[in-house]
Amino acid sequence: MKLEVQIKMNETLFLRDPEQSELGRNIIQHSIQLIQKTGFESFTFKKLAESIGTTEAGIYRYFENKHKLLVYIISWYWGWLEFQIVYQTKNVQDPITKLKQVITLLATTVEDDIMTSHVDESLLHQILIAEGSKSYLTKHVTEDNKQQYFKPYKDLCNTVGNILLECNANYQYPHSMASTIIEVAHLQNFFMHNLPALTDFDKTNKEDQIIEFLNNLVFSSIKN
Amino acid sequence: MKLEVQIKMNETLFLRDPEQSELGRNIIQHSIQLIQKTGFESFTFKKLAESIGTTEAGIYRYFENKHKLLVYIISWYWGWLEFQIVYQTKNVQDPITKLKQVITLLATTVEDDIMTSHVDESLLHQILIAEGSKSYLTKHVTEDNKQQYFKPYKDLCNTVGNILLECNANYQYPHSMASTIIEVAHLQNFFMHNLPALTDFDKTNKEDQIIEFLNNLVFSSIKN
DNA sequence: ACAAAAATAATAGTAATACTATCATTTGTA
DNA sequence: TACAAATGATAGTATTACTATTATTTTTGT
Repeated sequence: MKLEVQIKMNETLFLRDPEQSELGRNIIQHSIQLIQKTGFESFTFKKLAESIGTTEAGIYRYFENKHKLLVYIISWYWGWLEFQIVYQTKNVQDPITKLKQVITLLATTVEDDIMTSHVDESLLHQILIAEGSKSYLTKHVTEDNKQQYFKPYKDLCNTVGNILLECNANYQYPHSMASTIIEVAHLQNFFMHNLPALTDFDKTNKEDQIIEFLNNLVFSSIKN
Repeated sequence: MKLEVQIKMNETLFLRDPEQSELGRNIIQHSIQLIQKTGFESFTFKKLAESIGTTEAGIYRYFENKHKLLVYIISWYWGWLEFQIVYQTKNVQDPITKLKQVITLLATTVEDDIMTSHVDESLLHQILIAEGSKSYLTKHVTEDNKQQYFKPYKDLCNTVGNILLECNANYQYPHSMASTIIEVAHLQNFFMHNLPALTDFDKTNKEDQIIEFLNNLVFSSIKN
């Protein structure tokens, strides 16, 4: 028997559920490849249709526009990451150990998860680093928020925030620290690879130094 | 005598220097207003031309495309901020005090500086929060970096990094911490106003809590 | 196995965007 | 005052971001 992990998605993000058809899954798979390869700005539904071998109109039956598709795949990633965190730390008692594991999970480039056949998580992680903030840095963020588009991200921040509180029940900034860890993990990764003068890291060490930096940041702050 | 501060700009960012003509200064002034008001995605040279009372082609004589114009105004802001930091902390001896002042400057919504007549710094600060990362989150970041487009940002990070080292000469992450302070100041500000569940702050307190959070983050980390 | 319904493919069309080109007019300056 | 430089007016193109229509294929309920 083949196991498949399914991430429950917000239904207002799509017109037709892409998980339920071959074309839909192709849209997800190829959009991840295309956005990672060419960047979100030059990504178009026409190019996506060509790479799948369907037509532009075909994509529009699934997603209203490319922004919603971006929000969809990013939400999917947050949902998947939350599952990873809960699953991989479920037997860890010590909150300090748990928090360290979570920081590592947040900062490390994942390998492709074979449980999700049409999603390449390592490409998706690259997209998160380079395009993630574009999902909310828009003039329509408030309406998008009302539609619950950012719920998976908020849930993840809550989960991480709760682990911070397990470490120190009096810590004042669990949510801000959680969102800071996630965003800084991505930003420093981007800077390390593209604008190294903005970091103290060497990309030959992979994410190890970023993890050390984040550990230093988080543990000195919450112990304070 | 009327004093005007001039920020020296990278000449490859523009085709014709916008500081040197009325039209050029109008382009800067109105693009700041328009980008802040409508967001960078829906900002076009056509709309900009209409708001100035010139033609699209007129704008194109100054800037190759809207991305370079964005990089221009953002670079301008980094240059101006660096000047503010150096100027306002020049007589401060104690590095801890200096660092606190710098964090406040980085996190606070500035008032319009009358020394720069065609630039409204408070609008520009809003643009930095909402659009700043879009200046480098592109597929052409490496070429842009080779053209020195991000030098003002790097210089600012260096300045802040050096103050961090004045506080603790053994601190390992001066550049990463500097870029983290700047980016987190903007991100938490955006979240506080638009996605409050990702923060522990209340916008009625303005940026005060963000500054406290950053102080806690920075000082506990560098003392460690 | 077959009819109805649903999904997809093929094609066309529109308004807006992101430019480039040309030429006439105005403005600044040697 | 003449000359160059800057600006304005206008036009045009390829691409993007869609919407609409109709034909064809696939799915599914009985």
